[in-house]
Amino acid sequence: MTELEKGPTGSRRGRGARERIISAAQQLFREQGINRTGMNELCAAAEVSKRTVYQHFTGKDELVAEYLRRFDPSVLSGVFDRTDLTPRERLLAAFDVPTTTPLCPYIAAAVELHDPQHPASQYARDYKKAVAARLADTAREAGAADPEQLGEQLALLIDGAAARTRVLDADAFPTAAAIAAALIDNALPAAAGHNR
Amino acid sequence: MTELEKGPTGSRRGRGARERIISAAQQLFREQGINRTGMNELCAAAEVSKRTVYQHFTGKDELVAEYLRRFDPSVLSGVFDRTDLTPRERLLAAFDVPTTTPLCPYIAAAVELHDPQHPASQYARDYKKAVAARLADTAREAGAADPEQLGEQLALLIDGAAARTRVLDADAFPTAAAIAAALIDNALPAAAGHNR
DNA sequence: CGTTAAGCACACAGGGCGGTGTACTTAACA
DNA sequence: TGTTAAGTACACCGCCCTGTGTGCTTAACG
Repeated sequence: MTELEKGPTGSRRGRGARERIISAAQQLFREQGINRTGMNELCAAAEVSKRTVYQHFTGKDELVAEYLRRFDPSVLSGVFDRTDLTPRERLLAAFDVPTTTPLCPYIAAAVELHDPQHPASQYARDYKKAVAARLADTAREAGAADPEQLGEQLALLIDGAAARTRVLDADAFPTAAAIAAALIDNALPAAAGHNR
Repeated sequence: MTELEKGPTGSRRGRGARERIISAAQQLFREQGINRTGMNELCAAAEVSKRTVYQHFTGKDELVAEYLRRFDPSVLSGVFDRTDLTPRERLLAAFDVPTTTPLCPYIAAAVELHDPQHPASQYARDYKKAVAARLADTAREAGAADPEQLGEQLALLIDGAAARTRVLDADAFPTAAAIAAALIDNALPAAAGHNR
């Protein structure tokens, strides 16, 4: 990503408190949820004084938004840029998620915050749309008849697998991948050369 | 507005407090979420004194569990028993949800509580499995080749539509229904003309 | 060096939360 | 009519939460 923006201060000074804060937020918000993670606990994990946190962020809400903004999902960045895969394989690779992943943090944030106006909720929407768009791009590249529709469908499958995995406490991504394969085969011209 | 934090409106409401509590829980937990609904607020909405609530329920956790248990999803329970529809139509009717529905409360509860051991989380799991099972039954009735698989797939689609609707604030069920139709057509013996 | 700002320690405010204690009132029914 | 169970009023507890105020330390850099 961009290593230019290091925050509002953009300073070369300091001992890196901001980064420690964000990385602690990544871990705790993800593992315990946003509402169940207190600022005191977060400060302790980041090895940062509470005062410092509130000098970098106006409040927890801003930190939450930054947490989502900085969350770099291996899915999006890792999968779509793999040139060693065919477009079709890239679409399917989006369903190969490590089982450690508890739940898409964007869904979790939208549910926990429960406020569509919250900056983090808005960012979650943007992100979901971006993923669907990238899926649509790849679908177009693969030669799908209706790439937008296929992208939206695959995005829905990913979200369904994430939600279901969370509720059932059992990996639902294989099921989603199976559906995805069927949809892709339906959408691509049958004569297309892909290994089956 | 300012008087919201008070209990009954002076005039005694008499018996039947328990039902009022549960129905207030249905509304508030669903509209605002579980964590954002305080017991004081709930008492005010139910027009019940706080003491009464804690004579009926040992704590908020038990009330939450009862809330899920009593949640009667008009959609699903109504759909599976409709004898005027063919099995295939019943499977598709599960995706005709009123847009008023904000989010499947079982997913919301699992995310908000964030504890797989919580009674409500366990019930959410049971419910999700039961829905998948009923979908599988109907799929079998419709003559699907692998009913269990189709049931699980359709259940995943429903959850995906619910989650995505919540995050994007836009109805995703039509997309899910389209996928469902494709899956069903793939799974059923092609000879059937979609009628009986 | 000295200056500057990043960071620290820590108490505390203010409020909401879930939950209780206690004494009281009333509806329902035998 | 008397008894009893259901409901009430409301102050109160302890806890944890986000967020501040204040004075101090220390690293970076000219």
